[in-house]
Amino acid sequence: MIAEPGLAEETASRLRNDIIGGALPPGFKLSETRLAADLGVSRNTLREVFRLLTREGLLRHEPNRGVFVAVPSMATIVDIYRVRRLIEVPALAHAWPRHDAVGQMRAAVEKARGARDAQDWRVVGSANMEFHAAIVALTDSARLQAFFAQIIAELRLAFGLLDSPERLHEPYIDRNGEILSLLTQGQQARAAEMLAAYLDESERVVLAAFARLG
Amino acid sequence: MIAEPGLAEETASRLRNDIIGGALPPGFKLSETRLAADLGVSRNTLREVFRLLTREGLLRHEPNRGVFVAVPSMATIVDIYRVRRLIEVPALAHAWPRHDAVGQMRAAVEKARGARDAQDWRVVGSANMEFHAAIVALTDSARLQAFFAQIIAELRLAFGLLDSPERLHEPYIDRNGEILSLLTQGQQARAAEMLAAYLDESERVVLAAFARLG
DNA sequence: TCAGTGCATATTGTTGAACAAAGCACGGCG
DNA sequence: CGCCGTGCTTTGTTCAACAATATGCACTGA
Repeated sequence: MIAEPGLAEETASRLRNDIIGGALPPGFKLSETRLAADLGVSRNTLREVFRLLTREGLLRHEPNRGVFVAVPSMATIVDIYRVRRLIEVPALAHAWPRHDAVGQMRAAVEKARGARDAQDWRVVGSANMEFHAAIVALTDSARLQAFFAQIIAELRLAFGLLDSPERLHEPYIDRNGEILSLLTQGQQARAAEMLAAYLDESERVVLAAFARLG
Repeated sequence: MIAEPGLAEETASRLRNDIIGGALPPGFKLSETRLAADLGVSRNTLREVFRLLTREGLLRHEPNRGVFVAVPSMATIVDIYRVRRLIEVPALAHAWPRHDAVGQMRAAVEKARGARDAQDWRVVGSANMEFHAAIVALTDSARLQAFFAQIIAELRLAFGLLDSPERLHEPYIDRNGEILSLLTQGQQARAAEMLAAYLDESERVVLAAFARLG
């Protein structure tokens, strides 16, 4: 077996993708022995992975009963959007229009547009998240960026429960473009305002979709 | 050996206190076998603990070389205060003056005053941090509170490097009281303003102390 | 003397097996 | 029909082992 640095991390990435991608549905129980065999790692290593992903909010650990894929609730959504508003809006409002991260924002917008043309809604979703991660990168805070990455992972898990990813992401692609435009023109205040309205609307849509699921 | 749920968490708490309390100085190398023996847990469990504390920013993990107590730098301080400003100020500005967490804020202020009278600067430091944690609790966001708890742990680690904890905390006890007063009187805007100035000044003091250490 | 080289040693990364303890399923019994 | 005990399964934790990597030290050659 190859002994590369961070087999646990690598396995965590793999499992993270399986969870966010929907291969492992929310509420699903992850058996240690079975999953360890499937992933080709030992039980001890898998437990380290479990701890990582539990800390990230993707798994739920019930003592002496096992680990389960987290089941996002409406409270989860509300909390996540609260955090997003609190972090993203000021980040944009105080941004320096020539910050490096603006390039990441532009790249994300272009990626999303390309994927929309190709009708690849999964990539659209990724690009959308990358756009928001880039907004947080405007703060130059490593800790904030790490935290936000977790928030994004949780949000994507919640999105996985919803159908019609098109309706979920398509309306925001061009709005991201407009926000980017405003920022590059030095109109941070208007950009932040637009983002705030955007987040409010997005939260409403997601909550409504959730409510339909019961 | 007792098999209670969360031996790893319990051990993590113990180790966290040792680190924040200064028993294990920044830069110190933590040998797996030795520390496992000292703490009375197995190497596997200790590795889980390492992962927890690494994620919290208290430890630094260098692949194939070992785990070390994190060494806070000026960049760490700057980043932490950036995060604090971004989170605490809006939290206070948008707070509901009759929120439950106001009680925690009051309790923290009183605890700090009592400890000041007893000249117990360590408790003053704790109470001070509890005050700020209470401010974040005003947001009602579980995720934000968890994140902030980490930030606080890191900051306390950095404080451990500095001497004269009196100068570090004493000037802020009464300011916390004033902020609390303003909030309960419904003057959130002025409270937030005061907190912002407070954070700026505190950052300057800490950075200056750091610079003296060289 | 001193820089470079190579080996012995210690430490980390990962695995597999073992065992106690807790939960769970199932069937017997009142 | 409900209650309970028994046995199976899974988790929580430890231990021992091995490969891979880093560290320290003696040795070499100028």
